[in-house]
Amino acid sequence: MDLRHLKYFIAVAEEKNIGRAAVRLHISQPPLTRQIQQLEDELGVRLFIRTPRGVELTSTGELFLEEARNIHSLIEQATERTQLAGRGKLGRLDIATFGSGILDTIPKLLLAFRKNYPDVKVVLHTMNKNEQIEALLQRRISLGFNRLLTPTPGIASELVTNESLLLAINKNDPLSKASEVSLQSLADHPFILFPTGSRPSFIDKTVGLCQQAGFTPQVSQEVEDVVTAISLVASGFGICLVSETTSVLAFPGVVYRPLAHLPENAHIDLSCIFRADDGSPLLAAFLNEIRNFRESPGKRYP
Amino acid sequence: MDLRHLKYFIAVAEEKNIGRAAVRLHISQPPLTRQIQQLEDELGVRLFIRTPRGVELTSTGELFLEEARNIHSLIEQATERTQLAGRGKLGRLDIATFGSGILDTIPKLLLAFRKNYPDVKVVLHTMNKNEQIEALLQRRISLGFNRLLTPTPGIASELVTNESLLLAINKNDPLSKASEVSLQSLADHPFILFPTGSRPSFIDKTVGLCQQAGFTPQVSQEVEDVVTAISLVASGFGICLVSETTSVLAFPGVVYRPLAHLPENAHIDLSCIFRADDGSPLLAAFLNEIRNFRESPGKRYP
DNA sequence: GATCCCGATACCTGGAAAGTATCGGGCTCT
DNA sequence: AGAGCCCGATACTTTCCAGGTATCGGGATC
Repeated sequence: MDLRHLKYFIAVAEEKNIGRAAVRLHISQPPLTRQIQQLEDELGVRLFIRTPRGVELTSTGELFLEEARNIHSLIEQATERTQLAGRGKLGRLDIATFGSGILDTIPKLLLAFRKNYPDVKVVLHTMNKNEQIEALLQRRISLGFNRLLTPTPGIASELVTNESLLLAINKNDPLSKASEVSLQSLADHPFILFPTGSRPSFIDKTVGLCQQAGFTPQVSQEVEDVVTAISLVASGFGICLVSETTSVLAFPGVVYRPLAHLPENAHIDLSCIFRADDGSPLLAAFLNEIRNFRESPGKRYP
Repeated sequence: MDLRHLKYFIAVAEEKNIGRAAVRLHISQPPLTRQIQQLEDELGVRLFIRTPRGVELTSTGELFLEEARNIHSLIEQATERTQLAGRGKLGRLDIATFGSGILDTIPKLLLAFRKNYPDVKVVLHTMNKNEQIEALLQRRISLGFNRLLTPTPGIASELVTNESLLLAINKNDPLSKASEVSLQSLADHPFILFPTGSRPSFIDKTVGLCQQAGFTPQVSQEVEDVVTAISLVASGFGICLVSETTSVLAFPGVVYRPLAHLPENAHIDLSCIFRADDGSPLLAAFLNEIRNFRESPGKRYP
């Protein structure tokens, strides 16, 4: 049996007339007659009764018509769904995030993606950098968000944002009165460092910047994530450097101040990583969304 | 798209290797490669990633594989169901009966049919002769059971059974003591006649036989159906002639006696009627069952 | 770096589907 | 009643596409 048979059969059943059905199918009458005969032979069943005015379905034919329509619509649906999936419009995308990245940028990005690709199910996982790379290679996830990447074979990356650093400081500290603060003036302040876990991390970035400014920071505390760090700042345990988006954490007692004489490398990237050989249209669609976001984050995602 | 595409696609997806899939499909590798390319082109979607070791499904391909399997099994089911229906093994058969016919023969017949055709849904309707013919012509039923048929254009018939007549008589009547009873001896007994309704009916048969025997029967009562008639016999209202199978109605006070010197026409047929042009395999199957029943009612349906 | 494996490509062949022409049977309308 | 018409079936031809053979080319393996 052939899909042609089904298509032809449905047309004849609907027109109740082989000639008219042939016109509708843009073929001539004889081949249509033959195809119908063939279908009947193959099934070993009479589907039509030939009358002087045309043809009429037998009861068996009625049954087969239902089945044929069913199959036909299923094929159309399958085609459409597959094409949607091929354009990245349908499916499932597993994405990993780390702790603080989730604060502001990533939710906005996910929201925008969902708006454009409503039938893609995005599943979020929380993983640190090493876990993300392992999960990528094992194909458990398709994309991970992270910072401070080191090149890894088979893994490609793309910048999402590159943010300036801010100083998070307790509002009772005299330095908090200034509109901006130089790194040097923090030499005698205790630092809260984060995140513990896989290296290189933001800890190394902070320490590196201080050393570049001529001092080694006093370490008050090392904590796992940025939220804990800010809560310690609120309690007066010390200060810390954070990315711009962290300032959405409006803890009482904490103020954020820009750094004066900002060195070139006083920025922190937010990037995403993915398998270099991943040709999935879903990933491509998501990366495209990231590029849009990077180029006009304010305009498109207010 | 073509069913071939689906079959080939499924084979390749399962073998993960075009060459091996080609062997399994009993074709050579190049046409298979081309068919897969064609399918991809038509859908506008990459279904496989070509690797040095063979091919691998893309995520889009995985989706399409599910759909393809789905469609494939649906087609197989449709074919099978249609063929069943074509052999009269599946579908719905609307059958009409009249009152007393339902007593014994028809239930046995239906039981036997259901055993051989378990997936045919038999729907019973109660109709008199004229209602049956109207319903047949309107295609509301496919078959009707009846007696004493008159030829009708477009309606064919087939004999089911031809039963002798019995006398139903109250056991207090002296005639009930004899092992058989002649019609003539009933000349002064009151008769219960049935069924009222469309003619010719069993009433005419009874009256005709009496006149043939040389008398006109005294009519005690006309009733609608045989069950009422027998209950009146039990109450001593009179006697009546009934078909053999009616003797399953074992009312207290009623005995059944054969007629002595039985004339040739002291039989009553049970026939079925159907549209002469009805080529339905369901009807054919049922008629066949009737023929089997008629030839060996005792052996096959004890 | 030689070999092997696997998919892709080029070209040819055969068979099936579509086209043209025509038949034949049954209904309709004068 | 008979001519004409409608519709499906059949005979024959043409066209197109699936499938076959031979071969290429690229990546992996030893």
